[in-house]
Amino acid sequence: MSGQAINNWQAVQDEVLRRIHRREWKPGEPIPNEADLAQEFGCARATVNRALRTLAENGILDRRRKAGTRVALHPVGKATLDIPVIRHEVEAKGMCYDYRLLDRAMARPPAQMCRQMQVADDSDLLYVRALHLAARAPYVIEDRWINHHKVAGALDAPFAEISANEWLLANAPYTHGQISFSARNATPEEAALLNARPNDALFWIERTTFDHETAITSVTLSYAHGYRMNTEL
Amino acid sequence: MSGQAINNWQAVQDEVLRRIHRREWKPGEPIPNEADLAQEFGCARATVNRALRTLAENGILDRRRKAGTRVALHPVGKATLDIPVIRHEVEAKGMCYDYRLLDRAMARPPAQMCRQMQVADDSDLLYVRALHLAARAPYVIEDRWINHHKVAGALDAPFAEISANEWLLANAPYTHGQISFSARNATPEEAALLNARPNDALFWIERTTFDHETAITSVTLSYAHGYRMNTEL
DNA sequence: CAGTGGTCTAGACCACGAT
DNA sequence: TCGTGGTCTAGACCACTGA
Repeated sequence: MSGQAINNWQAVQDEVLRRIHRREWKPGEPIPNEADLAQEFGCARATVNRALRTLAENGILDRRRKAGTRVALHPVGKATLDIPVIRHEVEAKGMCYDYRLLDRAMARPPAQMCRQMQVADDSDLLYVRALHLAARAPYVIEDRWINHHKVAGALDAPFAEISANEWLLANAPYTHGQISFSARNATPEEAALLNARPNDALFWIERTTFDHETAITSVTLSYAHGYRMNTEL
Repeated sequence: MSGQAINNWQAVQDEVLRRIHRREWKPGEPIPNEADLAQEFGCARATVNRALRTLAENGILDRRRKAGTRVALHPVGKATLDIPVIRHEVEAKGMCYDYRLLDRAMARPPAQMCRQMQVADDSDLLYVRALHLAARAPYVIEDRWINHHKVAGALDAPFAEISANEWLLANAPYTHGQISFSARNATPEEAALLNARPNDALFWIERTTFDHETAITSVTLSYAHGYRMNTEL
């Protein structure tokens, strides 16, 4: 009679989405419970669970024990951003990657950075500044503080040849992190490095990663004027 | 002897992460297969599968049939951004939300917009421009084209009272979308609306949502100078 | 209290893909 | 080819939470 059997979790998901889309199930309304749906679709409850749980993770459904499952009132869009190694990002675009170390020093970080990294404000940290290039053009400035007390080998790492960005990802596992995106006007120095005009709008990423409670590293990335970060929704 | 039993998927996940973290399993190296781990942990293979599958979705592991499971060489950070209704975003910060419709018209979109929305370039679309305010201060400019042929009721929607942002999320379900983030210098007009200086760097979001193959709406959001978009990693 | 989702189990079959 | 992960099933117990 009708189409294919609904006996795998993706088919269940598609059917649920279809009903939401056709307004058979409207935003805010409850949908049948897992057991009933399983019976209707002729599959196991675990299969329905997998489908509905995934939809809930994507913000399409609201699920609560005892209260049941409802269609989300405002389907919160979830955009998943991949934060790759910069070299891979460039190479994935088919461009030639290059890298130049600009600065490396032990220094006392500014007070705001100490707060962000939750380290004492009277100790030196390892500071690294570098320029990443794509197709011989400036791509992004990496400006980084590293808590070398927590990262074995950081003081000996060959940052002249491999970016801290890449070295740390392979050598300093983190448990969690915080990231923020914003826009900043280029300083004269940044403009010079990035082949931009002073005051050009730059896409700006700040990222701090932690190993349990202690910060490993904090980095700011200033992308060249015109950079766009894309993803699916 | 040792700690707690490892008989739920989160415990398995924690144990796996612990081993990766302690370098018992190093980046690029294979780890035991699901059956062996299940036996070692004393739980079902499905439990191990759930744990490892979740870690793979987070970019911590690489899994391939037959090849087995390996610790990811470069743990690709996955930042999940919530894209909420602007009103909710403002209210969640404890600020008073306000909204002002600036413009509403039928007009022919620019060629670039037609390409982006994949509509014929000789037809009018509904254009809406509005300002969102937080704590009485300008927050973001919403600049939107709506494919009213595909959104029932769009022409009659009360955009003077409810933002297109919010109305569409509740009334126009989408199947997928595309989003990009960048930085732009404020035009004089934007600067005036956002209480900024001309040329100030603005955080800029472009988003186009689709219903299957046809575009529903395309919006650009120009956030006030200093806006930061934050998330966990 | 009782209904719902959350999870675990033991077993099974299958699709993919490295060798 | 055949080992590995991907998935389904039927049943069970549990945790949370609304009424």
